[in-house]
Amino acid sequence: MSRYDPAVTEPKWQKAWDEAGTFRARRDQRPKYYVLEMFPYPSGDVHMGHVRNYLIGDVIARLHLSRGYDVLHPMGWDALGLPAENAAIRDKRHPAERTAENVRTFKKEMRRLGLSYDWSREINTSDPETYKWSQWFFLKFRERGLVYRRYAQVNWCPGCKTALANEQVKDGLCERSGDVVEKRRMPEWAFRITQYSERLLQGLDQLTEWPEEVRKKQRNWIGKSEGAKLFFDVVGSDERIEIFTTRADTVYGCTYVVVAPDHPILERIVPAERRAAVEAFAKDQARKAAKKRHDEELPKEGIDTGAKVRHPFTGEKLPLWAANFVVADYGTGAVMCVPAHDERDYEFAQVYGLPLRIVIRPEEGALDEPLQAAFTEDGVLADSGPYTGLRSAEARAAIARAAEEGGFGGPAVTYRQRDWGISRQRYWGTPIPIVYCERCDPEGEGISVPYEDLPVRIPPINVAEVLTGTGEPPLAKVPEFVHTTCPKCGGPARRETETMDTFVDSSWYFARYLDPHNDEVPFTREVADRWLPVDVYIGGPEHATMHLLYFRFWTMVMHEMGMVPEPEPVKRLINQGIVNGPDGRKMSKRWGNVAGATEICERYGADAARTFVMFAGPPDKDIDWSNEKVEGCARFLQRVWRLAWKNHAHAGVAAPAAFEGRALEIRRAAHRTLHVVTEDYDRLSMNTAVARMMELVNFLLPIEPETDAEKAALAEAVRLLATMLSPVAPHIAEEILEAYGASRSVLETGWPEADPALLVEERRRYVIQVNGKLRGEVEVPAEAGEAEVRAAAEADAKVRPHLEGKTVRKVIFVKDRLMNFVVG
RNA sequence: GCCCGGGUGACGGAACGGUAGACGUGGCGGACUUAAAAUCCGCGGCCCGCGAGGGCGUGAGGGUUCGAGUCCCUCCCCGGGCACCA
Repeated sequence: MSRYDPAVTEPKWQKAWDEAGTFRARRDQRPKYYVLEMFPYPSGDVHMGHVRNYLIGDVIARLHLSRGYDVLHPMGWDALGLPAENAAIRDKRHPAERTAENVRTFKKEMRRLGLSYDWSREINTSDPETYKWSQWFFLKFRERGLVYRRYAQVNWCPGCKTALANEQVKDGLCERSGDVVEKRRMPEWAFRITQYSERLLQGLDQLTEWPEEVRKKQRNWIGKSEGAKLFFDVVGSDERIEIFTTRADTVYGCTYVVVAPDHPILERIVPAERRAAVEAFAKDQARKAAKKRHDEELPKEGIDTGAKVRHPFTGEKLPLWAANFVVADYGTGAVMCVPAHDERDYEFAQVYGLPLRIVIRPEEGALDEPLQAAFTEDGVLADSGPYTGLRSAEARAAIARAAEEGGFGGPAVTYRQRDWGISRQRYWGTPIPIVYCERCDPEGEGISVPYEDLPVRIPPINVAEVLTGTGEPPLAKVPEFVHTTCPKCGGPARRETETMDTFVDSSWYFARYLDPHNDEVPFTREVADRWLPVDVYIGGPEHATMHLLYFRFWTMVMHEMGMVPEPEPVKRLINQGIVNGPDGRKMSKRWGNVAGATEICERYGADAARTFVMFAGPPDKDIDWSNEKVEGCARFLQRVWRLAWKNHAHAGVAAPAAFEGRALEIRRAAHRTLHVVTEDYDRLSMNTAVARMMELVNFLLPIEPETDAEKAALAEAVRLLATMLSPVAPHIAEEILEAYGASRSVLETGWPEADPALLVEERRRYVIQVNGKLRGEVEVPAEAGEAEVRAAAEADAKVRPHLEGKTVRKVIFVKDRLMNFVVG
């Protein structure tokens, strides 16, 4: 077979691996290695943009298998969720049907690409035996006080009469109906992830093998802010308003206080004659906030509530305003305003004619008065009672301390991160395992479904009737689902009709792979101890904050529950770049620039496609798909094949006692390549690893061996080449090794070590510079020292002219690299 | 506005502070062929020079260094994230 035909060879090895169970994780004596890729939502078509993720994981998994690890490399399906439900609404097919179909397609393509999954561990989040455990966790979390019911702002589409996820809102409009989305306060279930904000933040310091970018994004998202809280008593009431500030040093400059328009305290403290106006203002602001585009900043508007508050330090009466620039769910929903030293407060004070008081002055120089803008920098306090003269930093500490001693505040920390709302008015999700019974639970807090009654199954439905995309939550339209009996009194009760955010399922799925068929517990502690944490996790950077934070949170809770050995789920994280179409735009049907996996594998072979994806660039950078370049990779593989083919007859030639001359050079080249390729793989530089292998092929291919030593050296080189190529292009590698007499898969024979004796050079090239400019090159014995290199350099015909007539002031000698003459 | 990335030949990309452009794609020239495909050989940053050679060159400008694509400062452009966050 002088030409390699992937269409024959690739299926042959895929079948062989399957039959031998090569990818089964075994739990034997070998050290463990858990490779995980973020599991997909199985969509209808599989294109090369989807699969880069899996290919990177596959190269890592195969490399570790070859190196003698017990590798766990599972795959599953994030099958619940919006895309499936929207598709179902569109074409009136049950999402389960479509999902099953898509899973079959995905598996077929993954197999065709030669991905090394242990399919005996496959999981699917739409399987009741899997989502049962999401419900189990929900109840466990509830027992731990981590689940609560709250009223929160949700995106509400008035046309569809349903809440929408943020992803469904495009530029303030409903993705489906085009209606203007409103913010509406609705009850929902939420997880107290903010109880873990500090731990999530602290934990990042230990995640040294995560991309710095992701850690920064998470830090940013958590948004820890240190400052002080201060209480402002409401005049003529025993209520008080708590504010949060990072600039307690400016407190003497506070001339008014502002609360969010919908701050609950307003109901209790606004004087009767102002109440109507303040309520109207709040309504108007809610409407405007709902309409505004996400990135738009509204003009500052406010209203004097008529209530007064007392300055905690001066006792002065200050006006209390409500205004749109204060957000209800950050900090305390109330701020002290210091127009002289805060840009927002300044702007607002200008609009409404509120007074301004300077209490911070720069350490050097003076302020332009009257102020044209807020002076927001730190400085020295002025007109600030006992704190006058202190620097900002000292004053912040002193004022917070004083507030604490006086019982009207103290140091405080606030986080930007919010609790995690998980309620979705959707059908195709994990039902929240709660029932409502008017007799046992008159407050409507919800009664947990007993563990033995799990799973609460997603009921079968008539798709056309229930999944209309409008009206009540779909499950509310299924009477057999809604009507149930109360677990406490046995009387009639109603089920919760909301389902969970799918991020719940993806927060713990990685642990279910360890024990996918267990029906007693989600997984045992024993398997968790064996496999966790995940050694390497590969996925897109778009999950840096959402999924990866939920996932860490969940693991911390599981750790506290004693289920897993460590509080962090993943040691090493890799963010893979996007695969764009040939036009540089993200691969998508919309642009008509997709490279279908089926088509590509049929045209070029899986190995060529895999090689291209690895060779096109480092894993974390975006790449552009190019059929021409895939062809280039196919050509390279043909060259590898030709090299193997022409030297095939030498596979059995016995190695002589010693190699010299060209035979030695062949061995040196092969072992040197093995050495650097191994290093490249270790630092995930697959693109340069492939380049090194191309160089080796370019060197070996023209050689026509004459002696037995050369023949044996070439045969060895081919074997080594096939082995190092095997993580990237496994099919052709196996085929070559088999032809060269291997009786077992390369995945079982172990990773070769480069012979150190062959890595040592006899002669060494030195670059010679004069004043930092390249002037020549000399070759000396490898052990030569500075004196010998200098002698050779000074004797060099190209270097000499640059030294003549000059004084050598200094000579820089870098062993094995260069010599630089500094002359004047 | 704030926080991350990133700017290197026609293109994708290489380069522990030490020969800039490895490897590949495309291009050009040639060999083989009746022809094409496949394959093989050669050329390939810019400027000057017949040549040997010399000068310039990693977004712009400055700095540190014997030596800077790489480190530091200022700025420009592109991509991404967050955003009335007190």
